Amino acid sequence: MMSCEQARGADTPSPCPHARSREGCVDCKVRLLSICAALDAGELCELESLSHPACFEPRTTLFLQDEPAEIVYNVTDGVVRLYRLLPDGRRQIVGFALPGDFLGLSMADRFGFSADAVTRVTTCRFPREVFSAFVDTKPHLLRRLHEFASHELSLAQDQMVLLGRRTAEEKVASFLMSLRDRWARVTGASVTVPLPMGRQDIADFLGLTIETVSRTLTRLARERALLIVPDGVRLLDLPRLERLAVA
Amino acid sequence: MMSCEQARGADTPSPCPHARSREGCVDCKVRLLSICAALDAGELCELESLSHPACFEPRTTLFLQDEPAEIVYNVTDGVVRLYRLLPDGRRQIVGFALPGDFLGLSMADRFGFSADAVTRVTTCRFPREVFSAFVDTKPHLLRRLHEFASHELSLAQDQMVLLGRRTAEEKVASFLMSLRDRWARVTGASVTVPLPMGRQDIADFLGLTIETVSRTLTRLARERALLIVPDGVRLLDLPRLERLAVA
DNA sequence: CGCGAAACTTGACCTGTATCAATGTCGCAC
DNA sequence: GTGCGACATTGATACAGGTCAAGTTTCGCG
Repeated sequence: MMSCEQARGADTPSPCPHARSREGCVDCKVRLLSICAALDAGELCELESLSHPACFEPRTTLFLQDEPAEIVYNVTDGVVRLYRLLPDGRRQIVGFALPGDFLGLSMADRFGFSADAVTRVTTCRFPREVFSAFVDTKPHLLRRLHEFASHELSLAQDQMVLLGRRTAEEKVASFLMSLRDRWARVTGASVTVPLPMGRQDIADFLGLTIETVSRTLTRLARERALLIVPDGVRLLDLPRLERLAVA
Repeated sequence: MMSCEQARGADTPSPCPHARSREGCVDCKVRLLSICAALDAGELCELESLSHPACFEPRTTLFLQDEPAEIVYNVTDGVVRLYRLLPDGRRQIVGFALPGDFLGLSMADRFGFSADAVTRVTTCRFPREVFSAFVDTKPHLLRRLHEFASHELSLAQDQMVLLGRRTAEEKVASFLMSLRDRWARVTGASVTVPLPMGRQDIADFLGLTIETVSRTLTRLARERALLIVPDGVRLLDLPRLERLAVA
């Protein structure tokens, strides 16, 4: 694990630590094949041959907002936070990328947000031009990409409702339920939801302070709606949480 | 103006009141040609021949969230509010559509939000299948559509920052500045920003109450940052408003 | 012109969440 | 083990914005 990119700016990120087979990055392949909504298996196999694996230590930066978007990332392991900053330092996290997610698919010439690793993160990267050329050879893929972007927009609108019109308790419950659903596609369904991101990250995602997130979790735990466990929570009263999280 | 669709459910919306020339809806053509970021002039001319004009009175519904998305709309005049509701009636407006904007471009099979007319609204409508077939004949158009969706996503993320991390005063200033920029593309640049939507609509867009919007506008007016005029505001202290609205 | 309804503004007060300040807990280096 | 730093929790207090309740303005309409 010593060869991973230690911080932003390293020119030659190491291959994935688990990329040992002659055919490429084994784990990358798993992730590529298993999850992404925008691409199908055959396309991903083809795409994989174009990939450059790279690994990032916790708290290191994948890319910054407004920087030229030269690379498309596929997260194969770990969690990435995506955020925008206000000039005075206030931060809004606009999403978390989980294994299987792509970053930089918008094909805009600059990144719309900054991204950094929450945990150790492994990725497959594609030079933007290569990815773009690949897409151009497959018109139906472009359509899928558009549907995918539209779906992301819909999720963004969910988040607007959450940020604009929901209470702290509803925000936290929504966050936990939707994160549970997302983990289900990575690690399988479970009432134990891993929370590799810190309380500050959750707060910045939900438009709250760290103290309010902490108090709300404590209260839900005291009322037996959930149990706080190391690095996550175990959901106990699913009907109640569901009710708080209603679309 | 008597022939416009009076309310949701009318089967045969009237043609645009100004659609009098033999070639089709003149004003529709103007709007189609002048603004939309996703399509170019030639494509729009072609598309126009497929359009069905329709007109909506204030407060009538264009479509509801989760309803099958059978139609693509191009707003040619007026303002439409796009919103989601929580089960208890709380409302989050996710955007306002101005002349030139398209609704239903996501090509998802259901609408992701509800839409109703704020002012009298005229539209050109395209059966979804026709629009979809049209797009399929032009691969490069699909790419443009994807870029367009990505841009919308970026705007949605701006709104997340606004909702999650900005004060009431910053929210109001941001709203006015960005609306000014959008009107500039419709009616030309001006320091007078029309506000055809009511205070409640602005509040539901900014995640505030009607009283807070009113107080904030009053305060900005008292401090000579702007002047409240019938159906809008005149921006006086642009540097100050700009500072409050910083990206 | 005058009425009535809807939209908007204003004021007084309240509350949810932020802020400020300890205190507690965990993991890790030595 | 012990100490240290990062992160999380808890408590006391403050305040931005919400809520409730009058007014006031606007405007359509007879």
